[in-house]
Amino acid sequence: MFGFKIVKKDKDSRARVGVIETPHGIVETPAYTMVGTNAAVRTLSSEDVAETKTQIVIVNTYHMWKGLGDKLEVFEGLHAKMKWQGPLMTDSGGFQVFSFGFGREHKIGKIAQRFPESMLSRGSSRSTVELGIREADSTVRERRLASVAGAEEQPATRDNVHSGRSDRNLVKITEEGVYFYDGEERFLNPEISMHIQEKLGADIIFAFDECTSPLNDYEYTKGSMVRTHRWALRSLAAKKREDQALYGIVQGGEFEDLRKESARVVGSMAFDGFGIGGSFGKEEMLDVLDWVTPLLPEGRPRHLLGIGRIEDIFAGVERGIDTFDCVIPTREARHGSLWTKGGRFDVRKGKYAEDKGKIENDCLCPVCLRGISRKELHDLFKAKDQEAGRLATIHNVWFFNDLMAKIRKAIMEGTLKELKEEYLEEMKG
RNA sequence: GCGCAGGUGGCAGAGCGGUCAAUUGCAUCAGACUGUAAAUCUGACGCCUUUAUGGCUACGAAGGUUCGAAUCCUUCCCUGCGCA
Repeated sequence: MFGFKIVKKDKDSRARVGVIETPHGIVETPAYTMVGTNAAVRTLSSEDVAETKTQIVIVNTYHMWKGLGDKLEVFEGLHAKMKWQGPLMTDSGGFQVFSFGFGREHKIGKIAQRFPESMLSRGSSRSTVELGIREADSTVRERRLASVAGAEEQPATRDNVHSGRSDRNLVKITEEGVYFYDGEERFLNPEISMHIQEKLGADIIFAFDECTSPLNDYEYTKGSMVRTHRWALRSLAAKKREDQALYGIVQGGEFEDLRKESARVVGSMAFDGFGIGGSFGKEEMLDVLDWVTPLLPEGRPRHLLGIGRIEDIFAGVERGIDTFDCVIPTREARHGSLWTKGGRFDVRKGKYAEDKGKIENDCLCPVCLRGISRKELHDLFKAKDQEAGRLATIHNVWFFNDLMAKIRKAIMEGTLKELKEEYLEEMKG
């Protein structure tokens, strides 16, 4: 039912081209998994998705569970619901332990900033930045912590209260599982997550884990990691369906010994593949991958959860990552950011109001092939026309899928390094 | 010509004696977004500067009342509606 074959290994890096086989078809890797949180890639119809070179979509267990309520038990399954007969993944809800918990409390996302916004903006002068640089010998964590402590002294503004983006931790974590106080109380644990994911019926499902914050200290991170390992075993034990592949998740924060331990422990379990999770700084992410992927079983696929941008994709591929998922292509499209080989640009800006050029020259996505101009897209965004988000999403999704196809081809031909330089050089220019 | 309602920052539109350089929305400018609480959020938005419980010029125009006016009074100019 499920399999993974390595087709070719790169000559200069740990990159590999492979094929994941699932009951709903194959995924050629390295691949980008597009995010369809609530059983739909936002703004796109299933027909649209089919035109974007998308191979596989990831749906969110927590949000589906919350939305379905009692209807979960009679749910028709994601493939039917989405009118999508290709491969699907579901996340376990583990990321929501973070995003509703420490992520919220620490005002931090998937990628933690080295110098958080709160430290650089709003009344701080350039000398503050220079101060930050001068203090470079102190640890990144201390600086982040200091900035969060500083931020907490600020009263919540009307805006962040109004928009519901305050800093209250809405999660309570116990050995048994996690309580979420997201509107109403709900409880999730490995067994429940497995049950939900089996009802959803994706081809690849994930073990229930806790994604930790880089502001959590060593002791907390270690305790959380070994608990996530216990939850991994419980996830394996709870899984009943034979037609779904289950991936375990490596945690351990930004700590080398913990990451290596997690890779060894989770890697030794009977998972079909592995996810690498966590919230970390951009630089630290590269270290994490360097520590982890060499210790994971070579013949099973590795998924880098929640990443990324162009440079992150190359960095991950070179370190042996097979699949990625990220909201960047879809969310940023809705926000007006269009990705191109030359970097992204915000088509809502006034400078594009009369730009008759295509989004990207030589782009073969359906939107560019239709000859949609930057001006037209600009006008649609300005008119708040829903079509704007759809067209932008089609372009971005196609762009990232096309990038992955080029990466696969480059690995086959031994030109990955050149491709990377080409893309990153374009981005600088 | 008479009556009524108005003229406020790029636009719309609050304010109706001091806490008003002036609520708010739009527009504009800048920034953010990485296992989606996000088709969203954050700044800036009269001019100047030593960016400050700073200075200057401002609410159609000109006068006036007042310690103090975008806010009250007078005249003028203009706009919309109604009547001739």
